[in-house]
Amino acid sequence: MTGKAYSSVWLREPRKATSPGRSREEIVRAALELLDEEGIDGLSMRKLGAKLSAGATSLYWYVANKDELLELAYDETWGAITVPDPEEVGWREAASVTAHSVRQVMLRHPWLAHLLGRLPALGPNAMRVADRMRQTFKLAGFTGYEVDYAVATFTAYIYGMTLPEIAWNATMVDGEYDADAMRAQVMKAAADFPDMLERIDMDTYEDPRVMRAVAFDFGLLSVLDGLERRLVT
Amino acid sequence: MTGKAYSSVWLREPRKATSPGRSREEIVRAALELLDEEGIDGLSMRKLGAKLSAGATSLYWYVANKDELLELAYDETWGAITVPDPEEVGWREAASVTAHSVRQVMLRHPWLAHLLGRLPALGPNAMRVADRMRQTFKLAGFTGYEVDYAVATFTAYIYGMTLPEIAWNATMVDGEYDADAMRAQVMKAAADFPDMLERIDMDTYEDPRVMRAVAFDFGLLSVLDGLERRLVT
DNA sequence: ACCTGAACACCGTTCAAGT
DNA sequence: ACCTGAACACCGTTCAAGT
Repeated sequence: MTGKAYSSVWLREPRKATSPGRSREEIVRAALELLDEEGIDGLSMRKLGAKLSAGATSLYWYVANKDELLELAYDETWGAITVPDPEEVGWREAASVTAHSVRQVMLRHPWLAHLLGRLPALGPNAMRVADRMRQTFKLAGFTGYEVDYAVATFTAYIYGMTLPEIAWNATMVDGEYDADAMRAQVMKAAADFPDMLERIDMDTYEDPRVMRAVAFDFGLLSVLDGLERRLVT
Repeated sequence: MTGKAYSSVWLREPRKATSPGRSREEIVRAALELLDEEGIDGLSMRKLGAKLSAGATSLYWYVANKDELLELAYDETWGAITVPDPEEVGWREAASVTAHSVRQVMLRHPWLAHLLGRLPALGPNAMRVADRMRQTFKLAGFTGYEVDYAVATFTAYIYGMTLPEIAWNATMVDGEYDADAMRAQVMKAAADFPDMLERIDMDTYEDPRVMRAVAFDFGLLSVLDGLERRLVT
C-alpha cells in the first residue's frame, strides 16, 4: 500500500504559457470577479466559461478541476496581505498589522470562509505569509516547535474571529434584515437562558461593525499577551 | 423598506408531532448518520429519502429546505459538548474542559467544518453551551461587553485551531497519503523560503496527532493567560 | 394530514470529435 | 495545441395530483 500522492495545483507543472488562446491567469482573474460578485455559489464552470466566451469545458485544458481553480484563486488573495518585516517594526507590531490585514482581506472576500477549512494553502503567496509569520515569532524569542505553536495559535485566533463575522455579514447585511425583528427573534431563542437575555438587553445590535472591531483588538491583545507570557516562564 | 425577517429553524414553530408517519427527529438522526459516514457531500435529499424509504420530496413536509435540516443536525452535535459548572471547578478548569470537548466533538463530526462559518447557531443546545461559557467568564471577573469579547476570543481560538486539523485529516488520513511523497512535495512548495524548509527538516510529520494535541494545549494556555491578564490591569 | 412522481433549472466532469 | 457539444450522473426545490 503505497498510498496515493497528495495532490495540489502547486505540486504539478502548469501548462506552459503559450501566446494564443486563454491563459491560466485570465481564468483565475475572471473566477475571482465571479466569486467577489456572487459568492461561492456564483462560481460554476459553466458561468465562468460564458464570462470568457468559451465553452464550459474548455477550462479543463488549463485546470484539472474546480478545486484546483479555487486553490489558485485562494492563493491570489493571500497576495493582498501585508506582513511587515518584524526586524523593522518589532514582533508585536508586525503580528498586529498582519492580523488586521488578514481580517480585512477575509472580509473583502467572504467566500474565503468556505475554503479555509477545506483547501490546503501551499501557493507561493500563502507560503510567503507563513514564512514571514514564522520569522515574526522567532524574533519574539520562540524556538523549535514552539514557533509553530505560536503561529498556529495566532492564525487560529484570526480565522476563528473573522469567520463568524463573515457569517454574520452574509445573513444580516446581505439579507437586508429588520434589526428589531431579529432582536426579538433571538430573544425568543435565548428565552430559557437568563444570562443570555441579560446580554441581549445591552445595546448589542447598535453598531455591530464597531463592536466587532473592538472585540477583535481585545482578543488580539489577549492572544499576544498570552504568547509573550510563554517566553518569560 | 422593512427588510425581510431573519430566518432559522429555531424561530419557526415545528410541525406538531403527530403519531403517524415520519418525524423530524427520525429525519435528523438519519441525516447525522449520513453526514458522519459520508461527509457533507454524502448528504443529499434524495439519498436521505432513500435511507428512510421515502421519496426525496417527502422530507419537505418536515423541513423547509436542506439548510434547515443542517441547522437541526448542527445543533444536535452541540448537545454532546461537556461544559462543567464553573462554580464547581473554577473558571479556568471549566474553560479548559469545554475547549477540549468542543475540539473532540468537531473531530468526531468533521462535516461541522463546513457549517461553522455558514449557519447561525441558535438551537437550544448551542444556546446552552453559549450560556455556560458566559457564566464561566463572568465568574472569572469579566463584566459588560468584555464578557462577550472573552467568550468570542475563546471560541475563536478553538474553532480556528480545530478547523485546519479537520482539513488535514480529510486530505491526509482519508486520502491515505504517502508520508514521504507528501514531505518531498511540501518541500518543493516551500523551496524559496529557507525558514519554512528549516521547519520541515524537523520531524514534523512524525506523529501529527500528538503534535496537534500539544499545540492545542500550548495555545489554550496562552489564550487563557492572555485573557486573565485583561482582568488585573 | 401526509406522500408521491414528474419536471425545472441547475451542477462537475468525461470524452470523442473537431480545427 | 486547443476548443467544442453531447452526454452522464448527479443536485435542491416546486407543484399538481394522489390517498
